[in-house]
Amino acid sequence: MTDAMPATRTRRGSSAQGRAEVRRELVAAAARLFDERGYEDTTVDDIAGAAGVGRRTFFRYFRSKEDAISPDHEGALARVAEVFATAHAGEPTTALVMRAGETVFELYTADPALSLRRYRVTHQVAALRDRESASVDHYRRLFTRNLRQRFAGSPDGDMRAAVTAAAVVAAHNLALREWLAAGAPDDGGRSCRERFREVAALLPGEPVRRADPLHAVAQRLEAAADRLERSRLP
Amino acid sequence: MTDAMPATRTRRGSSAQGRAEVRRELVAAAARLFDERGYEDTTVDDIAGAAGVGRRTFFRYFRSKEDAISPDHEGALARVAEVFATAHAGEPTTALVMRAGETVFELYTADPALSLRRYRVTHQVAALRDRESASVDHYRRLFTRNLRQRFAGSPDGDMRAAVTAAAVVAAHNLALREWLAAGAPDDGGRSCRERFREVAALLPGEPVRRADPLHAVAQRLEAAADRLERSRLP
DNA sequence: ACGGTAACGGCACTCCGTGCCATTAGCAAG
DNA sequence: CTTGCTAATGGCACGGAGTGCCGTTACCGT
Repeated sequence: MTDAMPATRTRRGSSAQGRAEVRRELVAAAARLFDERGYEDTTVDDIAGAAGVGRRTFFRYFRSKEDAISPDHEGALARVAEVFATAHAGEPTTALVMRAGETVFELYTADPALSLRRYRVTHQVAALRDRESASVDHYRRLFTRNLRQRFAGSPDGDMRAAVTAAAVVAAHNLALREWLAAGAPDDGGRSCRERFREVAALLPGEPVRRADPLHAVAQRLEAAADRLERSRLP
Repeated sequence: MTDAMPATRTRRGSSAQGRAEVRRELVAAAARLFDERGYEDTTVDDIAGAAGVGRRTFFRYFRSKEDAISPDHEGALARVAEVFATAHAGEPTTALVMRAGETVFELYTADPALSLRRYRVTHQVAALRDRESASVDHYRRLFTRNLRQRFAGSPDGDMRAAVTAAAVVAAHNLALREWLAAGAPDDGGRSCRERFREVAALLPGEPVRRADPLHAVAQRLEAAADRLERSRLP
């Protein structure tokens, strides 16, 4: 018999560009299907089929069905961490957190149309909203860790770090949501950043920092504890 | 043949107390199994079997496997909403949000041992951490909605609402985590509430409070030691 | 004693996510 | 051009979550 003709198609994912192309097609297919047919009524088979790949391949590009519609938070998280890591010790904390926060806007302003589609779908599906909340919380934790080190030595340092981090992340999200609700105007994210900057006026004042020998010891202990904590995460 | 003897056990879930009893047993079984065997390596069948009910019945008590280890956030959310709904219009906003926030502590302080077990399990499993983040975000949204109404008319009302809500929720979680890290001392949640109240000084528009920096260093040393101890526990 | 109600257990099903493996395109060396 | 290696692919099967359906049965009011 002439057999099933196993579809000798070009293997697009072989090269680096090929992988990027397949990934884009999967994202586009997922966004379109989630939007048209609804998230729950779209299976992974549907997405893979629409992109012209097998179901198994889908899971080689995304860890889960939800990941197909989520932006690359891992990459953005790494960039924010880099901002904190390379920051000059003398930079005012408020300026630093604003700079770190603005880094994340690019994740959305790079492709306004896609961001808009993601926004629409995400805010209609409870499961995706919750996933987004969890992702946002990862930023909050990252900010909190770094601020806790910066505020070390200040009275209420931990509380101040927690509050400041949460405030910055919340302001970021507010600016982002308003930008999306306005139709994601392609101004390079300027409207986003300007709105975001308003949070600076609402942040708690700069804590007192002193040249205290105990300060360095405490900071190193905290850093060690952080490393331990982080190394335990899978 | 003597057949399978369909286990003519008493139907505990028939009465209201029966339902509560079954639910408690399921929660206890889930907490124990998650703790001993790990979350991923525990199936719903295991939990149901340990509680002496069928798998199908488990899903009549909990929407998902994760729900078995989560506190009743829906109920707490409703109570917080009630606080906002019945608040006097003249009550200062800060006092109101503190009152609303404190309501949630009871969810944990009512059963310190169970809360401790939940905390341990939740912070070891990424899926449960993310779920917790999503639940917490529901509180943040509830606070934001009510504060937005209160701040309506103010020029930066929405931003203030977003920042204040995020700050209050973050402070609540910090107080809760510290209480849990301290072994959940059964003082009726007083330590929680006192720590939580410190956020009032950091809220937008409130004055900044200063304290003795040496005291802060000592506090941080203790906290760091706690984290070290905790991180090598399991 | 009896009939209605509601909880129960079991079965079958869909779908997500993963391990395994044979196939094959693409590429480099001979 | 041929050969051999590497890596992406897709198909298959499996475990587990969550759901719809249904016959059974304990409980309870009359």
